[in-house]
Amino acid sequence: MRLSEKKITTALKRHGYKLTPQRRAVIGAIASSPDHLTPAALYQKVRQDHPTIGLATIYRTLEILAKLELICELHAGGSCRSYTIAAPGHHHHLICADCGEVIDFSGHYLTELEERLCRETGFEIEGHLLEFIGRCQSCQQNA
Amino acid sequence: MRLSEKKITTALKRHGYKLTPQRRAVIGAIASSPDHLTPAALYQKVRQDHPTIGLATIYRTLEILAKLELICELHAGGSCRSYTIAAPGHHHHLICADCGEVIDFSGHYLTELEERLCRETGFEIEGHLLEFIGRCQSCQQNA
DNA sequence: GCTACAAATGAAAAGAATTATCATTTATAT
DNA sequence: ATATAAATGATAATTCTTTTCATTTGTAGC
Ligand SMILES: [Mn+2]
Ligand SMILES: [Mn+2]
Ligand SMILES: [Zn+2]
Ligand SMILES: [Zn+2]
Repeated sequence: MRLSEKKITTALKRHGYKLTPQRRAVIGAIASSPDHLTPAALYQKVRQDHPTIGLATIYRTLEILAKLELICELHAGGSCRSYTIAAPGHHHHLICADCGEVIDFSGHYLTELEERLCRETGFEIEGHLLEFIGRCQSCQQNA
Repeated sequence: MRLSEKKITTALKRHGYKLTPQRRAVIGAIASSPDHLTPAALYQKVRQDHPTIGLATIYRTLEILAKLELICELHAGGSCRSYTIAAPGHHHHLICADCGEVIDFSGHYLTELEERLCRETGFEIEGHLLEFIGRCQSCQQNA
């Protein structure tokens, strides 16, 4: 079950945000689509019923909804990368949200899950992305 | 053990890429840093020894090295998002690399791993990102 | 070492995505 | 109805990445 529009608008008000027609329109558009939508796609969709809405309002609304965890954000690939020399063999990342420290770790935790997903969805899985976000010891002390 | 510069340059040649001073410089810079570096950070670093290198060359080199899996790409947060209404409860994503279809799935596969990482690193973990990338059934047939 | 040639480069422009600015409008509490 | 802070749309500014194209260069074959 996905969150209803009602639940979302209620949560917005509870957190002190005003309920504007523009915000209703964004929520309506995102709630009525089964797909993940990029900000640009959402802009197109909302403009069908609300032609004067500004793109900045789309971004501002998404930011709020994501912060309140009323919408689900997906890593869609694109401008958000950093690189390091590869270690032979697959590994994952533990990242400090404050200072950016990255710790590599490895293991085979996902094989079984991957097989289940293949069976159930028919997907042919090529790879995955697993990252933990948190706070390193020294950043915990500084806070 | 991380890949050595030697291994990387050998792999480049093996795949038919020319070994230019610029590419050596990028490889040297990335190999000599323990951190994950953004393209911009890498550009700064390489320019210290190679002031005339173009930013486009940095991007072009990173693209090749990533494709050959000689460097490790990290999702650094930022401009690469799409959204959907949140489902109550945590879930993850299975994404088709061809058509973009997204399938949600859920489960508690990561609790044990998370605890181990906390113990071993002292991190306080706040969240994680788990996405599988692959090809959906219909895109497999069309290929 | 020379030659030929495709590949690679740097400079610059173009493009895409996101954020900031600011005058105007509007939701909401009183 | 009024007051007020919050929100909006238009626009400009930023930031990040890719494209274009004339020039240079690495390398395979002699
Ligand atoms: Mn890594
Ligand atoms: Mn989702
Ligand atoms: Zn930290
Ligand atoms: Zn597909």
